[in-house]
This record gives sequence, C-alpha cells and structure tokens, in this order.
Amino acid sequence: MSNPSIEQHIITSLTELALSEGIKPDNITLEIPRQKEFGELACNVAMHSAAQIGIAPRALAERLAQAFPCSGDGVEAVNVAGPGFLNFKLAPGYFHRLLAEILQDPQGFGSSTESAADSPQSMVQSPQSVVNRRGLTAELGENRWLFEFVSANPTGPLNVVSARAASVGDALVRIFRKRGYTAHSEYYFNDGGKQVLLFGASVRARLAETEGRADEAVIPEDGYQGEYVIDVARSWRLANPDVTEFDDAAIGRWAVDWMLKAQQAQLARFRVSFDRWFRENELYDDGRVETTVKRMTELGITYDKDDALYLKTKDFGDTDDRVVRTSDGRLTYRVPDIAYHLDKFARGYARSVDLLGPDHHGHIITMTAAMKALRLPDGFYTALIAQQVNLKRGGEEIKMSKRTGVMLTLDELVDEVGVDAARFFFLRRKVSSPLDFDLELAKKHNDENPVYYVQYAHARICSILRQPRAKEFGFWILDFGLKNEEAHERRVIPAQAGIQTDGLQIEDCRLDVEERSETIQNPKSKIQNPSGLPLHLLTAKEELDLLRQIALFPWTLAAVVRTIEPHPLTSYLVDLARCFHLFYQRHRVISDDKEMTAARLALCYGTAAVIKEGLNLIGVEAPERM
RNA sequence: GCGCCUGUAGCUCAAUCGGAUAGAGCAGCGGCCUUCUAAGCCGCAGGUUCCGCGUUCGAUUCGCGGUAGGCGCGCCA
Repeated sequence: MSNPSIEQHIITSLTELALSEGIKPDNITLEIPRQKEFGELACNVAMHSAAQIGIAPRALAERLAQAFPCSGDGVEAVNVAGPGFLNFKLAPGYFHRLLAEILQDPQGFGSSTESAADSPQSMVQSPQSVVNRRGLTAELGENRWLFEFVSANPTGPLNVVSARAASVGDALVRIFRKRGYTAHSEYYFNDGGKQVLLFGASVRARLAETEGRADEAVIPEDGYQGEYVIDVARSWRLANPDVTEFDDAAIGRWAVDWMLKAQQAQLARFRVSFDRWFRENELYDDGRVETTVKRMTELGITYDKDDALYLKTKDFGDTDDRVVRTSDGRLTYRVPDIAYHLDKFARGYARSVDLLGPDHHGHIITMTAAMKALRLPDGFYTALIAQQVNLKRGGEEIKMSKRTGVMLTLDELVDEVGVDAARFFFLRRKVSSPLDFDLELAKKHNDENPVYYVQYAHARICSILRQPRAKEFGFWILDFGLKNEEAHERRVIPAQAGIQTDGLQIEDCRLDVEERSETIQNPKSKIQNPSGLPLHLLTAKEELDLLRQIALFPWTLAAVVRTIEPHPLTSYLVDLARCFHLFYQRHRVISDDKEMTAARLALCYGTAAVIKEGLNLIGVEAPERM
C-alpha cells in the first residue's frame, strides 16, 4: 500500500464494497475513535446506510468488514463494534513507513494542499471542502484567505486582548499556509478622524503640563488619560523643539505615527508580523469610501431620514438600520470599514476572517448584514471574537494601571512571562472562550506549566541526539527555525476583468500576488535512506503509542483549519510530549543493541521534528537545552 | 427589552460534522534518579455535562423554552 493516503484507500475500498451491496454510499467519512481499543480509524457508514437495503446496521457492517482487503503495511484488521461501527486497526508497518517519510522530509510533515490525493502523510483525509462550525464553506480553489487581527487604534499601548488576538491570528496564518492556503495578515488602523484629534489634544495637554502651562493642561473629557501620553508629549517635543503653535490635528498625526511604530515594535518582539498595515485614510484618499456610499445608494439599500443617510441593514438581518452619514455630513466609522471589506474582496480574497475584541461584537451583525446588502458572497465575511482575558497574579486579579490605562500591556506581559509562555497560554483555549491567565503560573518553570512540558520533551531529545553515539548513526539536531521571517514578495497585478458577484461588479479589482520564497532547510535535517533503518523493531507499546500520536499531526492541523481555532494544536503538542516522556521513561534509546539504537534514534528524531514544527506554527521556540 | 458569548470533576478546561465506557492538567496522598536532562514517570479519586421538552439508532454537541454569568445594543470607534 502506498500513496494515496491510508484514509483515501479505506474510503475508496468502502465505497466499492458498499456499491456491491447495493448501497449508494454518500459522503463516507472516517473519524478517530475516542478509545484506542477501537483502532486508529472508524467509520459509521453502516449505521447511516443500512436502512437503504433494509438490514440491521451491524449485519451490514459485518459484511463490509469480511470483504475488506487487509495488508501488512496498511489496514491490519477490521472489526465491528457497538451499534455498527467499522473499526480499522492499522498495521505497525504503516507507522514505520510513515516515520521513514518524516525522516526524509522532517519539516514537510503535516503540509498539505487540503486536497484529497496529494497528502500522503495525512492520517485522515483532508476534506474536499472546508466547512467550519459556523456553517461556512470554502471550496477547493478558493484558498485565498485574509486574516485581520489586532487592528487597534494607534492611540495607546497594546493590551492583553490584543496580545491574545495576535497569538491566535498569527498561528492561524502560519497553519493555513502550511495546509496549502494563501493566507495573509493585515492590521487595519484609524489614522484620521475624531480619535486622532482627541489624541492630539491629549498630547497637547500633557505637553503643557510638562512645560508648566497649567491653564492649557486640560485633557479633554473623553480624551486619553493614561500617563503614557506624557511620554508621547516628551517625544514630540524632542522632535519639534522650536514649535510654539500647537495644532491638535498635526500633533495627533505625529502622535499616531509614533504610537504605531511603538506597536509595531511590540508586536515584532512578540514574533508577530503583518503582511500589510492598512491605513483607514487610504480608503478616503483614493475615493473608495465615497464609491462605497455611491454603490450603496445605487443598490437602493439606503434611505434618508432626519437629514441622515441610513443603510437598510435591518432587511439583511441586523436588529436595526444604521446611520452611514450623519445629519452634519460626516460619514460614520461603518463606511470605511465596509469599504475596507469590499477592498479585500476586490483584492481577490475568498475569505476575510476578522478577529475582534469582546467590546465589538455588536458590530458583527451590522457588518454581516452590510456584506449581504452589498451582495458579497455568503461566507466571505467571518468575524471571531477574541474573548476577554482575566489576568491574575497568584490568584489575585490585576487592576487597571493608571500609567498605561490598561491592566497589562503587551510589553509588560512579555517582560514578565516571556513570549513562549504567553503565546502558548493564549492558544490553549477556544478563541471565543474567556481566558484565565495567571501570570504566576505562566512564569513557573515546573510541571504545572505545559509550555515547558512540551519544550522539555524537545530538549531531552536534543540531549540524546548530542550523544557521540547518535552521530555515528547519522542523526543530527534538527535545525529548521521559526518561520516568522519567511519572505513574501508581493506585487499587485491588474485583473483581467473585474470580479462579478451576484450583480455587483467590482471594477477596481487588484489581485495581490505573492511569490513565496522556498523555505531553506539545512540538508542535514533530512535523513538519507531512512528505509534502510530497522524501524520494524519499534513494536513496544510506548513506541507504537508515540508513532500513533505523531501520525495525528496532519489531522490536528486539518482540525485547526476546519474550525478556525488554533487551540487543538496546543492540546496535541502536550499529548505528544506526554507520549514521548512515557517512552523515554520506559526505554533506553542508546544501548549496545545497534539495530534497536538506530530505530529508536529515528523515533526520537521524528518526534523532535513534529514538536519543533508544531511549536513553530504557534510561534514558540523549541530550545535544544533547558 | 433585544442581540452575541459562556455554563462539563473542588479549580482551569478538552471532547473529532451527532458516535461507542465524557477525558486531561492542577490541587491531595503514596512510590521511582550510581544508567541518554527528575522541567520527567507510575499508582490511588472525583460527573444529574445548568434545568426541561423535542429531533435521532445514538445528544456535552442540533432545535425550542427556561435559568445563571460575561459582553454589546450611539448620528462613538
């Protein structure tokens, strides 16, 4: 049995067998049983289809199981259990072959194009289409995804919710790319309007305060009260030593630019980079905001009332219609946001996934309705709420800082617990769940802390691979690194024709096309001739358990893509580390038995590769020593 | 009042498109280092999955109705 994948093989075989039983098998799927006594894969086709030919599910399952072709390096046995499950037990030879494939291309394991035929290492067949739990579908080929996250106004330091969104968004982008998607990240920010004016006024007040002009040192009622504004004021004065005329707008523009650079530095330190920083003003400057208003009017989805212009969002699912132009002629924030999403669509993205803060979820229903009203395809717009982070220090809640105006800034978080622990903790829970974050726990370097549990497994393996005896067998420490510096060269090409969607012509279509650089991998990471290794000696329970867990890696990544939730990956890595620690405890890798030593070194090497790549995907280091 | 999120072991949370006996970690007790890293491993407990009804061969999962907590409901962003 060779490529295509084992899952494809099982599904194809089952389909043929079902047809010969006179059953029309629609949508045969495999799942991974909860209990491992049930084998590695299970299928419920008998329960679904038995009614078609009027026999009991178990009886049908028995017939299918009897006829199923087994082999020494694929499916070893098929059993019927429970109400009619078909349970597939995979042969050890299957896992040995899989390990050999990993050794040949350690970093490539788990990669996919999310299509059925060409993911040979995949434990479970990737779906033909990706349907997430919100019922949205992305067909194959529609693989350009844009992830927008953080998108905080550059008027203050980034807080922990931004940190959470940064961890999640960045991990999603990395994982989607690994699974063959074209995924980009964007940070959208407001560089104009009322907030910038207010920020400018706040900076001016702080400036007056530091320069002893008490009568001018009044921060506006709804201005920025945080003491960090003093830093901004001082920096402004250093950059503008001779200015005596104070203009809120000009100071605001300068301050926003300053703060944006600070945020970029904070995010870079957190190992999060964006493919594009998108200025809201850009949408005004090139007329896309006005075009959007015009388009809404032409589509007849607006009306005038009380001198204001309303968008009929209520007709498309919102609880109310929404004002898009106020009675004094200003456009509300919704218009550039809608224009921004039209722009994303025009740039050829099939999906826009926005990570929003918990205080913005009222905005989603309006935006969803607006997308519908403007006739963008269903499923283009997806908004996820990164829920609040409850910060604690040793069980005690952290209070708002007067200095920063937030409980904890991203920088303070990194200072206190480090990037690795912070990122790992943010990814342990569903995005939509509130997250308890105890800084004391994240700082602990002991068994209570899952980050170090996973990293320790990797460091232990490196320690083995450092042994002189290991090098004799041709194994080296893996040296592919974090891929956050991966280059994306982008160029914009004019579209052949505009994009057409349900009567809406988007004429100013500009597809961003990126050329991805090949990831450079040290050739030492690839093990030559792995099929010559005596992997068949890996038959102990702990060895096979570890191999099974390794085999789940592609499936786990597929689950992340399907649910648009990165948290299954952290759970997976903890489980993988546990399997390794257990193996390590029970079996000596380097011994006088040369054959067994070679086989176990290979197992260790494969495990390290998966841990390292898994940690890469969530932006966490895999240290070689701890 | 309306909308969104959440409710699972003492605590923090998992649970695959609706699947089989609902699983981990922590907290508690007891063991394991002259041998590749003890930041590790092993053993011992804990459940009306908030409540009710419905759909289904099968519900923690889907639907309806309650209930508790969080958040949001502006011609602010």
